[in-house]
Amino acid sequence: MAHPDFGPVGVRSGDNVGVELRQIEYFVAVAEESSFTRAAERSQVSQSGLSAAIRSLERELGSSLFHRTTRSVQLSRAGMALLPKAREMLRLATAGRDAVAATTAGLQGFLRLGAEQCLGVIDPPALLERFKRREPGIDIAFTQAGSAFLLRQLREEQLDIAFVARPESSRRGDDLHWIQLSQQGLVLLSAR
Amino acid sequence: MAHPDFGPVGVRSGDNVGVELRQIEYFVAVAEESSFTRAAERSQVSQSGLSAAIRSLERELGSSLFHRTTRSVQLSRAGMALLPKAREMLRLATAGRDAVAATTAGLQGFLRLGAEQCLGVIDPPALLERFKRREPGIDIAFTQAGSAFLLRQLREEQLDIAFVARPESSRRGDDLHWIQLSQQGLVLLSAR
DNA sequence: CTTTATTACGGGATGCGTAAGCATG
DNA sequence: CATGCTTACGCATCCCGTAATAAAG
Repeated sequence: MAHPDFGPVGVRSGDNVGVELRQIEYFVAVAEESSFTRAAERSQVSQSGLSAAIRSLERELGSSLFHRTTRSVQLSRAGMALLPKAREMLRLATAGRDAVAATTAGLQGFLRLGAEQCLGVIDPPALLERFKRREPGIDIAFTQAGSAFLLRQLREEQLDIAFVARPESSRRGDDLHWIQLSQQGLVLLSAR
Repeated sequence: MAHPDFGPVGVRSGDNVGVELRQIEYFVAVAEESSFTRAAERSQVSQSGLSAAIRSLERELGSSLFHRTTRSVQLSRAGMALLPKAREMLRLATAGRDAVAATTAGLQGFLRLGAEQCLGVIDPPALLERFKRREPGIDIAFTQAGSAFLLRQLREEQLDIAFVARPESSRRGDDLHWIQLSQQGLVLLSAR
């Protein structure tokens, strides 16, 4: 006889869980995008992985969170009930992370950072936000400019570090430290 | 040159996680018990498992949460900063679960339940609390009594279900449905 | 010497991605 | 048909428990 699973018999009270933050994040993504596909790419997982995660969350909570019509997705009443708590949990997670980061003495200092404008490899705003959260003790001065200008600033010690495109012509030896982050071709677009 | 890992360059913002609720629950347990040992038994995991979980949380957050002296454990400043957020997250987790449970029409009905007093296998208060949270539509009448009495009540349809100890002597065929939850020996203690 | 936290290690579970299935507009 | 959610399956990773190790009272 199949019967609902209320967990191990005699499990002690106080165990809230089974539900995990990753599932909550996926859930919020689907709720906000109204789409498993878009939520999956936002959350950097495959569609199937996200589907499985949502399904396991629904199993855990014992009720469907979305009404699926293979063509559109909308919150069920249970999902609507959960959404505000879910958002709050994610907010608290980052708040907790920030609170911890704030207490750690961490690195202290000042960093003058430059970046080329057209680099596809990095995403300066996101990177800065991440860095600032992780190392709140570091003050950053950020300059966006062309590679040539940034290189000159580096040599004059007006900058400490910079993301630049390095053409062949700059390969002569110099006293700068390089780390190659990516290698890719360029496409020249011109009027005919 | 080793350098701190700020994640993939250009990762999108909005990825809070890596930290999971299970770790948060363990963290709160250790903080409240001021002891890995007691926290482990409260959370139903081994000491080593809990130790590893806390360590991974600390790695994730990039700072120690406790000052350990192999003889006592106390919160670090980072831990004190995290604790209130952690408690709030757990509170929200159960609140979310309850909110979902409240929306589900769920089962509706009345259940007369009995339980033997001395069963080590189940923990009636915790079990009832769990069940009530999952199925708020079910009203329960709970009777605690000896197995013989409970069996008589079942046969007279004064009870719907009961947890009892089943001695050999009761193995004669009857119309009750049995599910064996555990099998274990008895120890008879007596005065010499 | 005892208690308590950490490390080592093996097994089981679970999350994830690829690919196929299927329903809906 | 085409789009988009689900299922099947294989693989990697991670979590956990047992047992041995280390440190502090």
